[in-house]
Amino acid sequence: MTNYLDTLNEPQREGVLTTEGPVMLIAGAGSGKTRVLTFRIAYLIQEKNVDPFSIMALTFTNKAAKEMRDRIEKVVGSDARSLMMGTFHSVFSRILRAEAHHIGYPNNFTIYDTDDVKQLLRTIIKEKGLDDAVYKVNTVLGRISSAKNKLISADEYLRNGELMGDDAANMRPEIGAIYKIYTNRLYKSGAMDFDDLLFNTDKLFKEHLDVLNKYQQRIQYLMVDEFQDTNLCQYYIIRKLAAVRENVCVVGDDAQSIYAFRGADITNILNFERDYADLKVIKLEQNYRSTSNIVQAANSVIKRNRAQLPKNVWTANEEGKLIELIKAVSDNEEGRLVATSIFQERMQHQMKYSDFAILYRTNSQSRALEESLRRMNIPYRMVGGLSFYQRKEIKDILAYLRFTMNQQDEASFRRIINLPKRGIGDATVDKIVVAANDHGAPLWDIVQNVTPFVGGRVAGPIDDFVTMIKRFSIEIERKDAYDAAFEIAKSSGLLRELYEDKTVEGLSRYENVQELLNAIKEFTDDPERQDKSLGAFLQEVSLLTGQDEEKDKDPDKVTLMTIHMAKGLEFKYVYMVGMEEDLFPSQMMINSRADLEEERRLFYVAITRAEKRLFLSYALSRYRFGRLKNSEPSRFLDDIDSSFIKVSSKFSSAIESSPPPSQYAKKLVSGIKKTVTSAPPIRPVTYKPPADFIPSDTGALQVGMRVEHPKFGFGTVLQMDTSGADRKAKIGFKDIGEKTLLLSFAKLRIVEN
DNA sequence: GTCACCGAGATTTTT
DNA sequence: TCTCGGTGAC
Repeated sequence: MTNYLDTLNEPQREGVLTTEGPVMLIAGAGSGKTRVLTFRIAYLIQEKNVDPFSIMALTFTNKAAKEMRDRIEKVVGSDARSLMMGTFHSVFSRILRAEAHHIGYPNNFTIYDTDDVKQLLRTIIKEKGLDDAVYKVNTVLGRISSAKNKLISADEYLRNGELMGDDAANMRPEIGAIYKIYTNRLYKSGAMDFDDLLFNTDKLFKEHLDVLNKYQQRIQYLMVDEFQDTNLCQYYIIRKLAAVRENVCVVGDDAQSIYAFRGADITNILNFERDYADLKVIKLEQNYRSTSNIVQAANSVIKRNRAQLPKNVWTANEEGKLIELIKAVSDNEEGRLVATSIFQERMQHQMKYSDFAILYRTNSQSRALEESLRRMNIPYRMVGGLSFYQRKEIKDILAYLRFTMNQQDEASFRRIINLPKRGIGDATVDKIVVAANDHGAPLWDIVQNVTPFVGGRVAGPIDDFVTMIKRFSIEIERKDAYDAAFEIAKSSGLLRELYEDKTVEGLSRYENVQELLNAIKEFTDDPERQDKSLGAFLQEVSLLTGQDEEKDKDPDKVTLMTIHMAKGLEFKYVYMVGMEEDLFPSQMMINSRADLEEERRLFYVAITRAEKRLFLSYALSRYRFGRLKNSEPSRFLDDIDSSFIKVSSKFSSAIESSPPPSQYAKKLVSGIKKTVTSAPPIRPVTYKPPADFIPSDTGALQVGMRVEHPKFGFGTVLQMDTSGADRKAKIGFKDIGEKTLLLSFAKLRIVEN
C-alpha cells in the first residue's frame, strides 16, 4: 500500500503526508495534483484509519469528481463510496436537502436552471412595467448573480450605496428592487438557483450554529480542488467548515484561473495565506505531462501576465517537436487542414483518434470542424454544447415531475399548465400568479380554488389539471421514481403527443423521452444508491451538464470542446483553433487588463493540455453571425517565444495571394524560425486572381465542374481520385494545361452555373 | 386562445 | 445561421 508513495516526488509526497493542519498546494499544470489528492485521501483512509464518511472533497465539475472517486476506489475499494465528495453545488445541495427547513425552505426544494431563472426575471421585469431593452435579462441576472457570489443579499444590495449608485449611473436603478422580488419569488416557489445552493448553505451555517457544528464535527478532513476558481461565498463556507479542526487542504494554480466571470476570485489564494498563519504552502513545479517545448512555450506566454504567484514550472521530459502554426484562408479550410493533419499524424505515428483533441474558444466554432471531420470519416465526439437535459421535450417532462414534487414551483407551473394544450393562455396564467402574489397566498392554493380569479371558461380545465396533479402526487408516494415518471409521462398526454408526431424531429423527441425514462430506470436500479426517490433524481439531474452523458460505445474518437471544458484533461495531440483577434482573445475581454490576463490564462490552459504535439491555427476569414468576416491572427501568437514554434508546412499556398497579411501575420512569418523547407517557387503565370477570391468548399467537387484557381486561373474538373488518403482532382486549366491537385491543399473556387 | 409569420439579436466561458 | 419573443389574423 505504501509503495505508491515511492512513485511520488518530494513535494508531492509532502502533500500527501501533511494531513494535519492547513495546507495549500500550488500546483503547476501537469504536476500531478490529482494524484496527490487521490493518494492523500487513500492515505488518510488506509494509514490513518480515518472514516471515509468524515472526509469531504470538493471539485468544480462532475467529471473531476467522478474521476477522483474512480481513482480512489482503485486504491481503497468500496470505502470510496462513503466519501462526501462531489462538486460544490452537488455536495451543498445534498446538505440543503437535509437541512433546508431550518431556513424556511422545503427540503424537496426545486433547483432552477438558467432558463427558468431568465424566464422568471423576464416576468418580473414585465410585471414591474420596466423596459426590457434597458433591463436586459442577462444584465440583471449578472448583477444578481455576482452579488450572491459576494454574499450580498437583496436587502443588503438595496442598502449598498456603491451597487445602487452603479445601477443609477447605468440608468438601471431598479435592479436592487428586482433582486428583492426575484428572491421572494424563488422563496415562494420553493426554488433555488445555482448561486442559492452556495448562498443558502452559507446562510444556513451562519444562522444555525448547531447545524454548522454538526458538519464541523463530522468533517475531519476537507479538501478543495481548483481552489483558484472559488468565489467568496465558497471560500466562506470552506473556512466555516474547517474552523474547528483546520485540517483543510486546498489545491490550485493561479495561472489556470479562468472563471472570474463567474465570480471566481484569485485573491482567495492570498487571503488563505493571511487567514491561516500556520499555513503550509507546497509548490508542485515539475511537469510530467508535456514536452519541454510545450512547457517552455506555456511559460513564455504566462510570463506576460502581471498578476501571478511566482513559480517555476519545469520538466524533465524530452524536448519534443516544435509547436506548429497552421494558417488558413477560411474557417472551412482551417477545418480541412486540421482534419487532414489529424489523419496524417494518426497514420504516421499509429495514434488513436482518442489521442487527439480540438479546442476552441466558443462553441459556435465547432460547426466547420465537424463538417471537415465528417467529410474525412474521422469519428469525433463533442463535449458540451446544449445538454440533453436542456432539450424542450425533456424539460417538459421534468417540469411535470418537478411540479408533482413541489406545487409551489412557478416556473414549472407556467411550463406545463397548458401543455398539452388545454385552452389556458398566458392571460389566465398571469392572473393566477398575480393573485397569488397580491394575496400573499401559495400558488397552489389559488390554483386549487381558481374560480374567483379567472374567466369561467377556463376554470374547468384547471380543475382537471389540479385533479391530475393530485393523482400524480399520490402515485409518487406509492411507486418508485421510474414507475411514477412513466405514469406521469403517459397520463399527462405528453408521451402520446410526441408519439403521434411522425416527423423526423418528432421521432427523435420521442426517443429522447424514452432515453430520459431509461436514465431514471438506471437511477432506480443502481444498487449502490441509497436514495432512489424521484426527488433525489431531480436534484441530481438539475446539476448535470452536457459533459456528463458519455456512455459511448466507441470511445476511440477525436474530442471537440471549449478550452474551459478541457481544463484538467490532457491529450497527446492538441489542436487549438481560431487563434484570431476578437475571437481569442474574445472581443468582450480586450477592454481591461484583468480581462485580457484571464484570456491569456485561458490560452495557457489550452497549451498545457498537450502532451506531445501542439498545433495552433487561425483563419483569415470566418463566418460569424452568418456573415463572412475577415480576421487577424491573435496577439497571443506573439506571446509565444518564437524559438518554440514554427509555421506549419501544411499552410495553404493561397495565403500569398490573399489580402495583405496583418501586422501580426507579418511579424510571425518574419520572426519565426523557419525549419520547414520552403515551398517550391511557383512559376510565373499571367493570370491575376480577383482581389476578393474566396475558395469554395471542395467537398462536393465533381467531374465537369468549372473552377477557378488563384494561380492557375479557370479550368474544368476532368477526373476525381478519391481512392487514396488525399482526394485529388485532375483539372484542365485554360492557360497552363492539365494539373492534378490535392484537394486538401488546393484553393479552388467553384464557378457558378 | 392559438397559430403562423416576422424580425431581432446572439456567440464567452459553467454549476 | 438559429432561436426566441412579439404581433396580428382568425
